[in-house]
Amino acid sequence: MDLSKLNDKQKEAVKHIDGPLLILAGAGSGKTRVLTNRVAYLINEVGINPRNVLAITFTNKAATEMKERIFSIIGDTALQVQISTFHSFGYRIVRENYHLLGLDKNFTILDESDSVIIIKKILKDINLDPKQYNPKAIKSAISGAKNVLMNAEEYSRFSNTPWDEIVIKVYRIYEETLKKSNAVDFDDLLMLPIHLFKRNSEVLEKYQERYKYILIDEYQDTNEAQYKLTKMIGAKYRNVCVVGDGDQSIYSFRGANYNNILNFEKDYNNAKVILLEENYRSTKTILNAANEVIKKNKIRKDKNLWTSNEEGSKIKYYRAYDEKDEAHYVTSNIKQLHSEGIPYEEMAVLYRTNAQSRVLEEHFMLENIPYKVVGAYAFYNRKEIKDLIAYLKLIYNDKDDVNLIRCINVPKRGIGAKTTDKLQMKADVEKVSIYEVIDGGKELIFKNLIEDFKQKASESSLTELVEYVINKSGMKQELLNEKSIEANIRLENLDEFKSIAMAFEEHNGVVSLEEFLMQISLVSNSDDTKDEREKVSLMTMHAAKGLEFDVVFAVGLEEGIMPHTGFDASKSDIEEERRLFYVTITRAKKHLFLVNARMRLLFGDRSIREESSFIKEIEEEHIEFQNKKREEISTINKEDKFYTEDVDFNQGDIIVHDDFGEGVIINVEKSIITVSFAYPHLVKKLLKKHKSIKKKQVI
DNA sequence: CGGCAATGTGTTTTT
DNA sequence: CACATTGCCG
Repeated sequence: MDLSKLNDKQKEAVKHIDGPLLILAGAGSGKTRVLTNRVAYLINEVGINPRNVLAITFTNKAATEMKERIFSIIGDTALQVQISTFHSFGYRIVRENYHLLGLDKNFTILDESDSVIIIKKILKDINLDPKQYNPKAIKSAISGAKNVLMNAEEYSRFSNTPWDEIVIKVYRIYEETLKKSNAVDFDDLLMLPIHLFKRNSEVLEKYQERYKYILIDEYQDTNEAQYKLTKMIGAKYRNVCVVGDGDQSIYSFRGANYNNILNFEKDYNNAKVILLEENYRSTKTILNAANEVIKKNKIRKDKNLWTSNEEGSKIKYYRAYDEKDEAHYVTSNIKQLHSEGIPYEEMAVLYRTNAQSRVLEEHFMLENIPYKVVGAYAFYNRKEIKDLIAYLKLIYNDKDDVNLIRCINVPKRGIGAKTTDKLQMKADVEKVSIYEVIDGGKELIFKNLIEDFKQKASESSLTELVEYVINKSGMKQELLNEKSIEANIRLENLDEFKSIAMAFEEHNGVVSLEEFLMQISLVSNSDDTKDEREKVSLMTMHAAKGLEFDVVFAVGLEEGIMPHTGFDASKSDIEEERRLFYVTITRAKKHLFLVNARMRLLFGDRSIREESSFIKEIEEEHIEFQNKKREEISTINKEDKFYTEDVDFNQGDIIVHDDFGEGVIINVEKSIITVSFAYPHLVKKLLKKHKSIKKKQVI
C-alpha cells in the first residue's frame, strides 16, 4: 500500500495495529486520510477480516464519505466494513436483538416531534397544564437522563425538586407509552444496547468478537452513552482507536463530554498517543488567526498547530449596515470570486442559527447564484411529508398511535377530535392500540384502507407502495381539488418524496419498507441522492464540522448571535462558543470573510448589534477592514421602496416573490399569473394576491 | 366537523 | 416574525 503521501506521524497512526490508540488531530491535519488509510491498511496489509472492523462517524455524511474513500483505496472489500453513525449502529443492535428488548420485530423509531406529542398527551392525562410545564423541556430532560443511562427509577434517586418529580412521573408513563406503541425514540438507540449488554454478557461477547477493531471519529463529541457503548464493545480486544480534537468540541448541549477524550489514557492504560499538528488545509494567516482565538480558552490542552502553506491573503472583515447589506456583501464577493475561477462548490456561508439563512437565500436567488442549504431537514418537517410518513409508519407498525392520529383524518374524512378522543380512551382502558379498538364507523373504513395498504406493501416495490398510498389515501385528490399554489407545492413535495423512495430503491436494489423508514428516521438530509455540484453551500456552523472550502463567509458575527447568548446569559458557555468560532474559521482553505451587521431584524424588531468580541481576538495584522463604500449601503436601502402592494399585474411586469426572487410575468388569467423565475425555480403559476408577491415598480 | 380569525408564545446548535 | 393553539360560528 502506498503510504508515501503521509507524514511520519500519520504513518505511525496508520501502522498501529493492536492496542488502544488516541489520535489528537488538530483542524485540517488530515485525520480523515489517516482513518481511511488505517482501515485499508488493517484489511489489505495486516489481513484483518473487513467484517471485524467497525468505524463510527458523527454524521451520515461523514460515514458516506469515509466509505467512498476506503472504497477508492481497496475496492469492493470496503463494502464489508461496518461504517455508520452511533445511532445507525445502535439501531442495528436493537434490530438484531428486538426479542430481548421487549419489542416486536416491526418496531419503529419515533422522531422528536412524535415524542413531544406523546408528552403533551401524558401531561393532559395527569391533569397538568402543558403551558406551565413545557413539553419540550420535559422531553429534553428525559433525553438528558437517557443520555447518562438513567431510567426513571435511577433519576428519582437523586432528584428532589418539584420539577424533577414531574419529569420522573412523565418519564415513567412515556416509557410505557413507547412500549405499548412498539416504538423507540432516538436516545433508546444508544441506551437499549447498553442495557442489553449489561444484562446479557453472551450477547455482548458476540459483538466483541464481531467488532475486533473499532475506530471512532470526533471522539470529543461523544456523550456518556456513546462512550459507554464504545468501551463495552472494545473491552475484550482493546483495539480501540479514537480520533478527535478537544478544541473542536461543540456539542455539549447535547450531552457531549470532551473529558472523554482527555481521559482516554486513563481509561485505556498503555494507550499509544499520536499528535497530528501539521495543518494542510489553511493559509498561515487563517491558521494564525484561529490559534489566536482558541488560545483564549482557559480549559484546554495547549497544542502547536502549524502549517507550511503560504501566507495567503488577509482575512476580510466587513461591518454591514443591516442584514440585507450583509447578504449583499456576501453575494457580490461570491460573484467576484467565481469570475476569478473559484467554483461555487468551493464556497460556503456559515451562520450560527438556521433562522439566518432566509435573508441570505433571498439574495442568492435575486443575484442568480446557485446554492444549497445543507443539513436543512425542513423537507421532512413539511406537513404533507409527515402525513405521508405517518401512513408508512402505521402500515409498518399499527400500534403507533401517534402516527395513526396524525393521518387518520388526512385527507378530511370527518373523523375529528371527538372521535379520536373516544378511540384513545377506549384504547387506554383496554390497554391496547387505537388501531385494535377500531370496530365501526368511518374509522373502520380507514382501518380497511390501512389493511389494503399492508397487502400492497407485501406484494409490491417501495416506490409502488408510496405511489399507491399517495393516490388511494386521497391525499392527492384533496390537493388537486384545492387548486392553490400551496397545494401545488405540496403535490410537488409528494412527488419529490416518491423520487427519494425511487432513488433509494435503485441505489440499494429491492428495499423493504423497514429499511426505508429506518433511513428517513436516521438520515436528515435527502440531498445525497441528488446532484449537488456547482452550488454554494449555506449551513450552520455546527453542520460545517468536518468540511472544508476554499472560501468561507462567517456571517452574523455579533454579540448575542456569535457568541450566542440565550435568554439566560449565565447559562451560555463562552468557551464552547469560542470553539465553534474556531471550527468555523478553520474550515477555510484560502479566503476567510468575517461579516456582521450594525442593525438586524431579530425576533420581530430591529436591534442595534454590537460586533462579536471574537473578532477582536484576532490580531489586526491579519485583517483587512472593508468598510469604505457607504454609498453602496444607501442604494441597498432604497431597494425596499421598489416594492408595492399593487395587484394590477400585466404581462411583462417584473415581480418579486419572497421565496423565488425576481421574475417576469409571462401570462395573466383571472387570479393566476404565470411567472418566469431565474434558475432553479423557472416557470411557476402563482395566485395574484398571495402575500409573498410584490410588484416591482419602475421609478 | 371544519374553517377562519384572534390570540399567544417562543426563538441555538442535531443524531 | 412565524408558528401553534384556541374559540367561535356555519
